[in-house]
Amino acid sequence: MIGEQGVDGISMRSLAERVGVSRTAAYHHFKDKNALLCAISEQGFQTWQAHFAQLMREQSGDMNRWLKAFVRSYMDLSWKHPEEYDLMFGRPVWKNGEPTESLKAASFACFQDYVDLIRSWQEKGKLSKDIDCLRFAQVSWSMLHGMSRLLNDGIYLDRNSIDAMSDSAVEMILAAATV
Amino acid sequence: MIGEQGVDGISMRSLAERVGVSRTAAYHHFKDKNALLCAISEQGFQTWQAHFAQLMREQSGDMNRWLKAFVRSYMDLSWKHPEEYDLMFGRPVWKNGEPTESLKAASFACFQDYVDLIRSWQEKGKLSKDIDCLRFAQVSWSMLHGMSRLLNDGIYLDRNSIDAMSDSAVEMILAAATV
DNA sequence: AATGCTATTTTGACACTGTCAAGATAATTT
DNA sequence: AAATTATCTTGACAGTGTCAAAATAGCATT
Repeated sequence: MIGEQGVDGISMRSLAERVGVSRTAAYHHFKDKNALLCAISEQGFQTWQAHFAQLMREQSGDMNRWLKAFVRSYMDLSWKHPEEYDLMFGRPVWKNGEPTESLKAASFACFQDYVDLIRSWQEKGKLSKDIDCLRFAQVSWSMLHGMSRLLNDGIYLDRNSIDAMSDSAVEMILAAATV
Repeated sequence: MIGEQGVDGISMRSLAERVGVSRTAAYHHFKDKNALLCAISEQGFQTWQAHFAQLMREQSGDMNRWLKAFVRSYMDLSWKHPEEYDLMFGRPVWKNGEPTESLKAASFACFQDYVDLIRSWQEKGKLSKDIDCLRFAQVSWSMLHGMSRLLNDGIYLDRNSIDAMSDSAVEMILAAATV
């Protein structure tokens, strides 16, 4: 339903009807609508983590190649599953209704993997010693997040420039990595 | 009201009551709620454009200094006016209810100024000739947007690291600029 | 097997929301 | 002064999330 109608187009009642159950049945399994959305969002993060874990296994040797693959993969996923991405990183879950502890943990684990990978590169000397890995991770991830959001929400960017933008993004990250 | 309760906490009825007018009075000035939000969002973009126009007048000579000031200013504004920022770049306006043509124009003008400035630097030889200015603008702006969003929505980033992150962001942009 | 307990579901209800249609009022033009 | 237009108001409708209480189902223990 999220894929079809988006996060906002989903209501407890329509969802219940789809399942073939009463309006308030879900309230015995989830505290409120937000808790349910958090749970789905959490699943999304776990999927992403698994996805990028495999990407890491495949080609984590070459930093340049991995980063390129990562960026492409990130943009590809967020573009092909815009509603899911919107749920995972969207405001309804994170700001309006306070995010579940469990969601916070899942999403942070996802990000932590990224930081750890960067840190391992630094230890191997592929990344300049002067760089603060956490900041580097935050800024580069922000870049991908910003691109995904502007793209999905239809601000400034358009789909035709995804590839070119991804390349520019990789260039910018690598330029900063090898200072 | 947006600053107090956020975009989502605002309703046509509560707004009308605040103004001291009937529930549906606004519907003779705006097509629907989205059109009203678009209008406010548009004002926000005009304010931003004016703000950054002044920043440009003050110190557009030195690219490095300007970029640093721009990033600081961007992060400062988005952090101190999170609800306004959320309205301007938020999903409700851009995705759910189609954005007004006039809003699209105002926001794009804002971005265009940024692209033009970058292009002027390239012409002055301060930016590498190999760089595609549009891509450069898109990616760097995305970075700021992503940081603002992750910060305001409370994902990954926390307020204490704004300055450090801003510095890292500037470094990354400059590293790519002088390749 | 029967009883008691708990988990689950349902119905009813409440206070909201955005927005349309029709009528009432005010302002402006002829 | 009359007519036209702009603005506002009230009533209404379908929809929302969610709480309280009643009803059902499933399971464990005596």
